[in-house]
Amino acid sequence: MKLVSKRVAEHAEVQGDTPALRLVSLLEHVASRDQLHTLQGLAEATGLPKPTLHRMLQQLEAAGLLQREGDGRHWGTGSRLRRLAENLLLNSSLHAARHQVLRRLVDEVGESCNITAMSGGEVLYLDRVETAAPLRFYLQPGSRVPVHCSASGKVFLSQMTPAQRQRLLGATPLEACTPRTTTDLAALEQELRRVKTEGCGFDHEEFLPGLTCAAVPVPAAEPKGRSSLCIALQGPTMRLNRDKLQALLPALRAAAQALTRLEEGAPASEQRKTS
Amino acid sequence: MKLVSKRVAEHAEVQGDTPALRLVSLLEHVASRDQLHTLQGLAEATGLPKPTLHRMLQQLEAAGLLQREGDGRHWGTGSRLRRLAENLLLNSSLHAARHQVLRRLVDEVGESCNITAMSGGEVLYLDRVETAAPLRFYLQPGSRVPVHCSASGKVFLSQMTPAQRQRLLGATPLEACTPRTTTDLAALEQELRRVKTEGCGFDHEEFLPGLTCAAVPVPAAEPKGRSSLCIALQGPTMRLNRDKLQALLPALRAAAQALTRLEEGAPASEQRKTS
DNA sequence: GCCATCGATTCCGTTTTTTGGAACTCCAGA
DNA sequence: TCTGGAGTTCCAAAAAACGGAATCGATGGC
Repeated sequence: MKLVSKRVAEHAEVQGDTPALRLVSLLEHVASRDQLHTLQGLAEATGLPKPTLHRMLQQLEAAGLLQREGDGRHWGTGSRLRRLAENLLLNSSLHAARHQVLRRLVDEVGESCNITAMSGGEVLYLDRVETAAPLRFYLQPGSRVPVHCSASGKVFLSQMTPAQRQRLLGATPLEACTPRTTTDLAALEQELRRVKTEGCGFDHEEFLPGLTCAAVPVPAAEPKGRSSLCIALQGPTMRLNRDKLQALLPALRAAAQALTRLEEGAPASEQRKTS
Repeated sequence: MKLVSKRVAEHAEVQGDTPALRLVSLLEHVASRDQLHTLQGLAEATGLPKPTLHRMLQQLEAAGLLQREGDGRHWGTGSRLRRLAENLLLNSSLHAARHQVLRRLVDEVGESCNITAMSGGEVLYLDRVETAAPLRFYLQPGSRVPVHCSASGKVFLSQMTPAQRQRLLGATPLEACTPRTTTDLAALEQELRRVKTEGCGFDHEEFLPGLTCAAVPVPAAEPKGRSSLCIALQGPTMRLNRDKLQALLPALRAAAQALTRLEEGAPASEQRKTS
């Protein structure tokens, strides 16, 4: 119901709850357009007051993250920001490897799949590969969905102690995202026992009408450790009846195992790419 | 008495004059290593107090710039930061084109060349391509050098009004970086008149012993506008006598013209790559 | 079990930074 | 010279960051 929301008017671009995040938003705005920006233009695009923007730009220029171009009235990305981007993409072997696992899984099962984690009491989409099928749900990495009505969320909940679950769910009533959402705590607890036993969670149109999902946990790398990742598959209900979902579970479990191996293989600084 | 120094040196990694820049430094630290980080590890690497670091990490996680991995005690880059990096590198046609101009110039003249700008009263290296010659000076984009003893700096100074120059140079005496640095204002003024007339500045070991440079201004795109860029060549004095420098000037001027054409061609949002 | 230990997390009074309306400067065009 | 619009500076109120100390919570030893 509220995947997006808030954010009052017109100036969608640069927002954030703290000054630092507003700066990052500004960097994103500048970095994601292949053009130069004037203070005036940025003020109109972002809705920020000119003096504030001016100070932000100066600060970013002094840090080398942005730089003035040409006549001194235009701004573009700075060498330090470009170096950061290069370094980041060069040193992302863990994420790159995960993405490849996800891509192979999607090739195999033919539906969009996500790697998810629990974060801030919600399910966070860490990475996502879309199916090639023309009919599909379009969601983005970085999105968040409630725990109680998502396949991954139920897996995460099933791994918690009752006390932890109570603290997370007890505060506010379960929101009914669709008519099928489980809003009764006792019913949810019962379903969670099944999830724990079978090691997989489902979502039959409990979050979005027409959307069916399945999720399996990524096993922990160390016996003592907990891995807080899931692999989740999602697609239109019309393509995913219960038998079909069940048939795809082994592929999901295999991909989850592959992710675990990645964490074992590169826990700190080593990585091996040759497969 | 205040315990000022406490943790002065040792931890060079994460610093910055403002909270926001410290956050960026932290992002750089995490993004430039292909590994995961614990709070403890980051505290040791950066010298920041743990509560401070903890708050920073939480803020960055909430923004999607970093994310927790595995057991929740390790941190890596977030999807938003990775998307920022991708967008930035995809939308850098202006910088990419400049870099190509610089690369072709270096191929032609056989010495390292820079694109420089005036920023904060100093000369800022915007971009740099190194020569393949084994003997060379190693400098980085983002470095800054004084105006009065660099080839580019003299070009920038020569374009200013006397009043502007006075404000910039009059405050503090000219620092003698080497025995050859011009520290006498009158002598500098005389040299600047020559620079203005001939349209090129030189540095004969005035900044670093053994380093000789030449710089030409990048002409303004519009007749009224001022372009504040230079193209500068630098190399070991032993390879660059005055005749050699003079012979290379036409190539520098041609590259400078090429940069001007880039700004004309893509002043706002358009770009054409076919040459 | 129970306690000791160590890292992660929260608290909260102090310090630092940010904020943005108003006023000012600078430049170009009339 | 005047005028308008962009960029810049000022500064007092408001917000955020700071970090030492206290607390939490999981692991390991006994």
